[in-house]
Amino acid sequence: MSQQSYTTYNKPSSERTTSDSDDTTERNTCPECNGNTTVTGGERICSDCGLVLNDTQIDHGPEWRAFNASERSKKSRVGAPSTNLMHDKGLSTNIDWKDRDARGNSLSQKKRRQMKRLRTWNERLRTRSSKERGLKFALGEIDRIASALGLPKSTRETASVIFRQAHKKGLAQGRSYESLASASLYAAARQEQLPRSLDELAAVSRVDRRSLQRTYTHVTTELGIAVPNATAQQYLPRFSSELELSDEMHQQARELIDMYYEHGEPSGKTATGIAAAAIYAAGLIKDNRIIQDDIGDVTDTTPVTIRNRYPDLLEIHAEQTGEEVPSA
DNA sequence: ATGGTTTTTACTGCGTC
DNA sequence: GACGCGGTAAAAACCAT
Repeated sequence: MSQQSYTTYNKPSSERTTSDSDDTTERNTCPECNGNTTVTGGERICSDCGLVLNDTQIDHGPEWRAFNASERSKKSRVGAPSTNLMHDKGLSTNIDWKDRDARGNSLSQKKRRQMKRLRTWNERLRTRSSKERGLKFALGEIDRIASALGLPKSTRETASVIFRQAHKKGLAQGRSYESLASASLYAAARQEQLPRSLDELAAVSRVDRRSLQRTYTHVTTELGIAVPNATAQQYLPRFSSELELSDEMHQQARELIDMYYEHGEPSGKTATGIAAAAIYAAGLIKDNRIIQDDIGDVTDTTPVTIRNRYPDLLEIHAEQTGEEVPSA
């Protein structure tokens, strides 16, 4: 269980100290409003305006994690970071075998000879680096989906690493690169504590939820990378930001979630649902209601789920603080 | 496949503005 | 009347066995 995400915030931010040993909480100022920003669960958010500054933390450290010893040795390097997002500088190209131009007309003798030469070379390049071909497509796909989901570059790097490993192990067999790429990104996002739900992935990927999950489990078991389940804590910063919650609300929701998890690992309850309910419950506590429908929209859950979950949160809250919260 | 758990869908009535 | 919400039944989805 990850201990990192359990930092509790019961003091105003001005009293919090920043120490180097605490890597989950560091401070900076927000470019928008000059307020304090905190990094929680991997996302930097401004406590004043709620702005999420995903990309500020890129390159502060190694942009990927080592999954095992060999990976660790590979990641050490000298010089500028090489990007895993590029592979062949765009050399892999397809040249059709038909001697036709784009309009379907036949080509002249000269052009034909030219094309033949091109094909030959292209084919040599291609077959020599057949692996790279799939890579190009997959990396492009990772990039596309990642930006659609607002995931930072570091996550794409991680996803690329995962994909490369999976690819090397031959896990692409019987699976589309599409799903392999999506699954890699899904794993990377979770690993970096910036989880996106399977639904969110499936919405922008061309892969349906089911095969996405199947590929994901396949990849992670084969690669032996155990990615812990996403927790509500990890979803919360993003949801708070999208709902433009005040810092007070955000902290309250976080406390509720922390308490909830301390009470015991919830079995089967979805992390997004818990986060959604925590936001709603925080609204009740702080007398600042957020309507269930709105929460449901951004959290990808339903008001019903929120309704089912939030009484638990309030109950635990009452237990811990002795404060009863008016339900309505 | 099966059964238990959770979420979703769809519909209800109630209070409030 | 529209809205937010609680409640519920039934269906769907999920997961472990």
